[in-house]
Amino acid sequence: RGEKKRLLAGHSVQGGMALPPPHGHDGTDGDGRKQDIGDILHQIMTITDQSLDEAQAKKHGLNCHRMKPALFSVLCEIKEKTGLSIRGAQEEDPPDPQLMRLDNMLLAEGVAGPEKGGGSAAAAAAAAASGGAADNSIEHSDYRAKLTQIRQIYHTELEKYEQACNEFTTHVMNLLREQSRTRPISPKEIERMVGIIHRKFSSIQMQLKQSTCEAVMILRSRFLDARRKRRNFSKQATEILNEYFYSHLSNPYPSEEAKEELAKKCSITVSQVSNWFGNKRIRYKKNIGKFQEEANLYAAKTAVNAAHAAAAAVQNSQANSPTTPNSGSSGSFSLPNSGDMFLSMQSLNGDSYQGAQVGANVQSQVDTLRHVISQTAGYNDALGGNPMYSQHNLNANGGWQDATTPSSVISPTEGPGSVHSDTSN
DNA sequence: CCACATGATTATGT
DNA sequence: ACATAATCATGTGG
Repeated sequence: RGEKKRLLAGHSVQGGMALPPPHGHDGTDGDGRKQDIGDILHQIMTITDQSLDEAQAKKHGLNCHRMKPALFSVLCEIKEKTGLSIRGAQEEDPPDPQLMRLDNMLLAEGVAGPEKGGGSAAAAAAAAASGGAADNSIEHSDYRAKLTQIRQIYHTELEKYEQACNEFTTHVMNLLREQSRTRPISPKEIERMVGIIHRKFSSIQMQLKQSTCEAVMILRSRFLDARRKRRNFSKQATEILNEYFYSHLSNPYPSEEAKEELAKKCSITVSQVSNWFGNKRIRYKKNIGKFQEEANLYAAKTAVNAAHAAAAAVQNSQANSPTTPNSGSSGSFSLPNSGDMFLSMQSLNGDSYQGAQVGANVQSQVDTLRHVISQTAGYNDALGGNPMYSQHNLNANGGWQDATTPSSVISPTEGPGSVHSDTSN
């Protein structure tokens, strides 16, 4: 800003200053020239003390000086000879990679991009949009609000700079045009000047962008830190997830839809479901023994649930109403599931290292289930064909749990499976 | 306070 | 794009 003022002041002054040179001293001695320069500098420094009118009058006087045309032509000539050093090379500097990076990042963070959601209302809109999932949307909206704030500041500043740049540019151009009456100035020079100004301003802009990026990064890290402060899922959620996991033990890779459903049931996000399954798979595989009890428990649980569902189905079918047998509360995975669950039970029983443990308790459940299901009209086929396929999948395929230590290595540290045979529960 | 459980992130491979 | 494995950082029960 100070620069601008100085140049502004120079505007009214420079016209007059350009002329003093015709000062007799063709100093071959450097000292004299130095002295001259000192004088000129002094004049420049003090010129602002003069009033504007005074300066204008002086300028006008100089402009009307009878020698002016002659001097002007001389200046032109000199400049013609020496001024070629403007170096036309100029090399269009390739877009600064760092600037590109900053721009990209700002764009990616939604700071520079199109303004989605109107300024202050953005936070409210974000909060309202996520609606149902009030879980993380609080932190999220906080993040959004902060981001919006940053974006607002950024845009305001950017606009200010832009405006200042334009203002300054036009000002300088006016100045140069004005000066071109007293000294030769080619359009190219003006162009160059404008280029210089723009570069200066864009470097300032870059600083703005950089600090904005910094702010976003800090905000982001804080947000991520906040997200890292995890909260354990609810008991019910883990219950549901575990049920799904152990009932699809042969292939515990829920489809996108399944994930969505699980997410809905557990009041968590799909990616949280994915995280959970990722963690679960790896941790299960890493130490199957440790999960045996859990596996038995959930296997039995689903067995019971399925048995109930199947029983209900039987009753329904006997009552001659073929409605869906899905009782829904926690079992929830419809028909294909009971099949899969059954398969996983088979596989569990088939595993040598723990078959004994699972033993009669679960087996009885399986038997019950099998019996009940066998009475159920439509399901027999589906179940009848599959077990082999499942076994194959599990043991030979090596798909997801064969890669681990062979079953013999693991010592069953667990006590008797805590499976209760209470079919009513 | 410690050890373990657990959700999330990162690095790497496919 | 997804899976895995390793790792981080916190939550939790003893």
